[in-house]
Amino acid sequence: MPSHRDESETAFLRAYDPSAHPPFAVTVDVVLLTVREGVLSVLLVERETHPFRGQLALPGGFVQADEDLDAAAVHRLEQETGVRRSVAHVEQLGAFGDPGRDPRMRVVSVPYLVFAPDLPAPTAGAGARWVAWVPVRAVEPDRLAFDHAAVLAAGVERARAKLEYSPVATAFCREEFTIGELRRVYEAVWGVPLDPRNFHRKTTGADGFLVPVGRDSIPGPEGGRPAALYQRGDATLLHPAMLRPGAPDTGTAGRRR
Amino acid sequence: MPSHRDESETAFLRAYDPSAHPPFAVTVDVVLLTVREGVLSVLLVERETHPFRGQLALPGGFVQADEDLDAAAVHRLEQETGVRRSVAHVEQLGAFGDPGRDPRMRVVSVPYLVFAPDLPAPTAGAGARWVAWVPVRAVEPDRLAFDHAAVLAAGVERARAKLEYSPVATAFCREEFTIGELRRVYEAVWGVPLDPRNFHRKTTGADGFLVPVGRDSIPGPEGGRPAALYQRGDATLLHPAMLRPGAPDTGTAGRRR
DNA sequence: CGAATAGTGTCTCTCAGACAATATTGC
DNA sequence: GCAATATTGTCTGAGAGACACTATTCG
Repeated sequence: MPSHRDESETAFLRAYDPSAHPPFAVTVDVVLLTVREGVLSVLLVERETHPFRGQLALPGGFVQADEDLDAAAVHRLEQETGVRRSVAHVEQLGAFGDPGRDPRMRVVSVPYLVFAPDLPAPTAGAGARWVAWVPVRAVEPDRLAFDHAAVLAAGVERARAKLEYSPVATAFCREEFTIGELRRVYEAVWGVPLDPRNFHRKTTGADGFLVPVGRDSIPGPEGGRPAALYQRGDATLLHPAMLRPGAPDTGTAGRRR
Repeated sequence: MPSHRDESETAFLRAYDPSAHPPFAVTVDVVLLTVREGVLSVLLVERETHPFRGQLALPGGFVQADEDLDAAAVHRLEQETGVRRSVAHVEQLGAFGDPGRDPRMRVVSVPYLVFAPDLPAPTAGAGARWVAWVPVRAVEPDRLAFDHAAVLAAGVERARAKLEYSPVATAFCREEFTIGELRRVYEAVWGVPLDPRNFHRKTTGADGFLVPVGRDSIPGPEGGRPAALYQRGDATLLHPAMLRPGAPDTGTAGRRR
């Protein structure tokens, strides 16, 4: 904010009455998504106070008077879910402010979408209230508090779209991961099976998406050839993009024998 | 919001004190974009009150206590710019809420991005203050009030991305338009020249993007063959997408003689 | 006719999806 | 060997960009 205060402005500000505008409260909510056991899941908390006491809700809370929105979201994330911002992807999801979405008063919620790897102890909330990972497909929209069903739906839709043209899918993986693990992220978020061979070719071919570590993973309990390990590259946009199959498929791509 | 009020909740709400949370004000701002004479332009107003009196700003205003955010944005759009929502595309752009972005008090702004055709009299603002179309490239970021430079930048970037995968570019055109007019929209928003022949093939080939009217336009002042008229189709997603050229072009697509 | 715009067609290269085939590992 | 996963390669068709060519209008 540059320096363009003059005397009349100073006087104006001194006389300014904040109650001249309708009072709002502002909250941040966190849509924390992860992939556990091949299933896209969201972290939900049980509300311990009214309104919606006892119901499931997204973690979140009121923004303090001098608190930046992004900082407030990261704060809630770290305090209530135990996820460190450094391992996660965080982005603002929009603003939800229907009158009546909170029975207490007029509240505008600014939800944040977070992607995190499946961490060992993400349930270590400071709020001492019950938290749990719930598969997104198992969430009953009518049982969520406030308008959190709509917020969650917006977050999941955004996640599905983002995986197409940005490399954020790696945020669901640990620092080093295999192509197979990355593929299971895409399959879980999109809810469709993908051809491992084409997926391998596309991800390793996309500019700056993945950087080979040079080592191999140890095979899982079912055996199989060890896979090469990768880290995320420095690309911010995926080129070529990873297009979702099935969606708006016009016609006869490829052959079908 | 279903019926899960019980007695203790009713009591809780009756005793609730709204001043328990930091007081915020909420505004909606309108990033109204159009293409005039081949140039992407934004509608700006001159502020007639403090703060930032006399400086350029996006049109907007405080949200009333019982006003829906979307409705508030459409209201400001129609009142301050004279654009009817029916001819425009309106979408929420996010939330901007840095402490200090408004010197009066803590204000969270929810900007809305609007695409409208180049209307004959869009300057008929009810607020009686001076409004003008300014080419986006000619906007001096430091001269805008509040954080409106960042809001405008976010809006323009969103517009550029949306033209790729959604058919919203037609919102910049009148009800009936030619492929050439649509192409000039893409060229203005993206800031790059496009091959008219490839553009024609791609737009008419994209599923549900355009519906031919069956009539031809009258040629412009420079003559030329009359062009077929089209209306927007019912597609919500563009398939195949209209990819921006130049951006992350890896390598040698096509040949170069 | 020349300038300007509209529209069609052709060519080549990239990329997507369908699979075949091979490589490694655990059991 | 067999099951399971990883990786490479091959084929076909869709689609992008470069650009030749034709069509139609105005002056």
